[in-house]
Amino acid sequence: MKRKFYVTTPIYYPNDIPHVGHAYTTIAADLFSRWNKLLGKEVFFLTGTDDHGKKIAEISNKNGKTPKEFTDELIPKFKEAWEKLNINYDRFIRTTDKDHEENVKKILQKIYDKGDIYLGEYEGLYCTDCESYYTEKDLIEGCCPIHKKPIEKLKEKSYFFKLSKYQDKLLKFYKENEEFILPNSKKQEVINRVKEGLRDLSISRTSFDWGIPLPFDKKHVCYVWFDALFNYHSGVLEKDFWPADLHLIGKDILWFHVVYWPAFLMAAGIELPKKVFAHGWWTFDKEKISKSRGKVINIDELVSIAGSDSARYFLLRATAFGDDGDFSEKALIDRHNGELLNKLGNLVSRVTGLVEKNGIEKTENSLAQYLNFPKINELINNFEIDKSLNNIFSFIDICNEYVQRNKPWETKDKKILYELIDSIKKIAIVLYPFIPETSEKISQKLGGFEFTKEELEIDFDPNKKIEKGEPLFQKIEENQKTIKEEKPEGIMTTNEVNFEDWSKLDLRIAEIEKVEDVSGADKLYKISLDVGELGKRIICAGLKPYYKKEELKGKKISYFSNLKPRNMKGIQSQGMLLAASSDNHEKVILISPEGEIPNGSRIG
RNA sequence: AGCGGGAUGGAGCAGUCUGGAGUGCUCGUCGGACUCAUAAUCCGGAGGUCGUGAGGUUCAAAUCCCACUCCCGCUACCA
Repeated sequence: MKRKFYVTTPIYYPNDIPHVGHAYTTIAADLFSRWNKLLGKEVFFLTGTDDHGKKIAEISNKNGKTPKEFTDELIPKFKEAWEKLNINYDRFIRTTDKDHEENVKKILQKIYDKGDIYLGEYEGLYCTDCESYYTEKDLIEGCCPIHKKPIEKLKEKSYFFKLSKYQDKLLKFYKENEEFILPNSKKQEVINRVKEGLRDLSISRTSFDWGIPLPFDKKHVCYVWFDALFNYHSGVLEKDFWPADLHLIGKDILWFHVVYWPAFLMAAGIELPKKVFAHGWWTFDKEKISKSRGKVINIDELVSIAGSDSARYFLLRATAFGDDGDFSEKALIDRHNGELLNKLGNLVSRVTGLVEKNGIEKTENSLAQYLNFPKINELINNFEIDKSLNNIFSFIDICNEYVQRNKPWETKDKKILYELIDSIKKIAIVLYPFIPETSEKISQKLGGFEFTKEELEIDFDPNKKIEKGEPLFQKIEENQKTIKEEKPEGIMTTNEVNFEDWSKLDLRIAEIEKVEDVSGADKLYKISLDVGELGKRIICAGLKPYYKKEELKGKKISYFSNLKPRNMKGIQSQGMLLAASSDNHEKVILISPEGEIPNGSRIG
């Protein structure tokens, strides 16, 4: 019987088109899927979308569509993106799929019957205008972040999952399954937090209806994670792949996958997955990926820089899997030119060119010993993806050295060329899970071969026709860049900004009401603003070296109101004011309206 | 604040668990070789008090222990 391997990505939230973060998890899943196929295993690779939830309901509403219509329109964007990246998934699941809904209902009923789901009261912070709940974090000075109105505490009947009951069972499980939470560095973090205690989890809502209704109380819909997590189980109900070998996720959702998820499964009496691996985040030009600041790179942009394989290669090679990485166009181009083109592309070009002229003659490949397949396999299984690539590329270096040392262009030694061709074939096979397009191209140049572990052992057939053909990679010059260099203090860094993006910014005229020092900060002022219809706001600004408090008071300024709030020296800064500054930052002046206009007036 | 991670030639990393001359990789830089190859490739050089502590353990510390500084992440019903 064939050994099986089941790998998943999270189901993505289809409220916008996919970006590099989504791509990363999915590419990694594709790598593990293809690698295990190469090993001869029977593989199932599941990805998809989480169509349910309050946010989707709201966004759809805003766009004048039903949630189903809205998500139906976005899902193709995901599928197209995965196609562009050569993602070979076996199923694209949606939480609105019938089999998933049935599965979730069945399991809910089962856990309810068992007594692990009970009716209780959910007390939340509720804004009547939004008709929705917020968490403490969302609030701005105790007010709704959208309507700026005081929030009220509201109780609602809700079903709860007895998460608390599973605290010890989970800790025991972690102990017995050391590889369940990966990477290791994250494990202790989770364990410590679980030890601090688990609260029961509200898993239903009556305040909206876009979700799976609870089978034992139709007034409630199943809330977020319960529904979403079970996709992994629903996806292979008929397939005999459960339990999953590997859930690949971003580190932001680790908690849900290693606490809620196993607890749900325990309650439902279902076997637990083997491994959950949380990878790191990508920053973009050293800044956190953020839609509102234009710090996003979508899949079209990603692929347009240097092609799908280079994008895959870069993401898998640039950072240790699990660590955070920084994405920049320059870094991607450097890897593309330096590693894929100069090392691999050039090796293939020079060797196939020499073979076209001189031919090959079968002999034992003395280089083969330097391609350490067991080691590469071990590295991949240990999630050391960057090192596995490093290992493969050091073999490419060995091949280039071999050409250099033996000068086949002088000696016309057919045996040397055979060794090199056979080595290139092996390289293409092991690289296939990483950069499938390139491996296919190499296979074509060498007359075709399979990408399997067995093929790796088979000597190259010298009668096959070898063609140099087109180069594998095109050189990308600096000035060919598709995305422009970051401007130092710029808001948007993609080279063109849609009007839509611009209109996301809410810029207002505001009046400075009060200015205070911030203790422990030599540049910061705490500034209270009157923003007319938006009410009062507090911001922090580094104006101390440039303005005296008295000078600021009563001044009208330009204010960026919907910037995500952040804490500065313990004060939450709600937005930022606009100022112009000279190159060396010596001179900083505020941007103020040149005439009288009411506070809160829009700028744009 | 608590918990977790990090600080290594100009840049980015590995090495730390299991102590053994600052070892390695990529980029950059300087010099050379080659001219088959997409001006690609190959060889060699320069460059580091391994965050700080005239700390501790040890014959021996980047590695183990302690203290401190600075960065980053997480702190749950938000996918």
